Amino acid sequence: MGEKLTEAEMEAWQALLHAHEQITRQLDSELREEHGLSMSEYDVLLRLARVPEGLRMTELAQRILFSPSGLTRVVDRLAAEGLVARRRDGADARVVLAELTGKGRERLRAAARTHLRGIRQHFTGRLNQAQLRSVAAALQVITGPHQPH
Amino acid sequence: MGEKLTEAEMEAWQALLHAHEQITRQLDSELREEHGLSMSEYDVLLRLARVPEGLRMTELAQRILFSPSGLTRVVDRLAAEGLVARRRDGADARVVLAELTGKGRERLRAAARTHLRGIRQHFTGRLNQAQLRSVAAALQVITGPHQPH
DNA sequence: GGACAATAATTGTTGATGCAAGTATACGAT
DNA sequence: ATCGTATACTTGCATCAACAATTATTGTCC
Repeated sequence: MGEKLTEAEMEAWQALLHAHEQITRQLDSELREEHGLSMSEYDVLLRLARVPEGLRMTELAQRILFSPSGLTRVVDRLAAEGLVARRRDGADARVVLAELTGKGRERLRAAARTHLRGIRQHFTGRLNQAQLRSVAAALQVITGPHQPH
Repeated sequence: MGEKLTEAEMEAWQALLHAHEQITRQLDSELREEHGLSMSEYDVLLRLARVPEGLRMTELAQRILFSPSGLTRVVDRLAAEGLVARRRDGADARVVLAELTGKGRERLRAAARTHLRGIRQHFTGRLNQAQLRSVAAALQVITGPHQPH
């Protein structure tokens, strides 16, 4: 079967692109307006909240699928607001550990309310259980085995 | 049900984000390396190919979900390469029609081979028919009734 | 133990995109 | 006819993210 996509393939692809665009635009703007955070920034806070002892910059970058330099800047912004703190690792003077501050935890908690509401309102709440499960299952095939959150 | 997401909701959301990121990164870099086009640029060419008489800038912007200014710039780049042409509308001197040039059509044809192969390789080819259909159906719920292409 | 490669993070620069403001044209009410 | 408003597009500016080069530190080979 040559190079053309079937109708089903095209629809799935268009739907993925369009839905992602529509949802993330909404969520990003809600998060920004109500809490002054971008989705990237929210993501960093969320990852850090799960690891109280802090994460290396490289680790964090990999988890949020960011370039090293990109991550440096996100953390710069968050640190400037006092939401995360940089700490050097005793064992290896090259590594920097980022960790959530109390203020960061507080901001995350507040933003999460908005964000989770938004996810439900713009995405998951519009699908039934079967649809949710099938979307998750199918897209997890693409990303390979799921890593713990 | 308060603010927490269920396991199913979280998985669907994570999967959507992650799959989109992974696929578009791949496709964008393939398109860039092999044809010097971004996905946005490809998208503009594709839309224009379907409408030989040309499209208004605003129409085009809506179809690819771009801001007006963003579209101006994409078309600038494509026009600089001679892939699209701007033409003024006789009836209304405010509107600009963008249309594909022969060179643009040629470039699109070449890029389409890469792109469609990539979509299949990184996305649709990894799902079976049932999965494809259910992903499409579910995500189309999000974006509302599908517009013709 | 000293040169050299590898690793962790940051900084310099560039490109893409959106919002707000600007320009030109059309339309509508009087 | 003209003034005011709406529309179509572009331009100015700011943000954000990636790649390449840089700095600091560690590890390795001899």
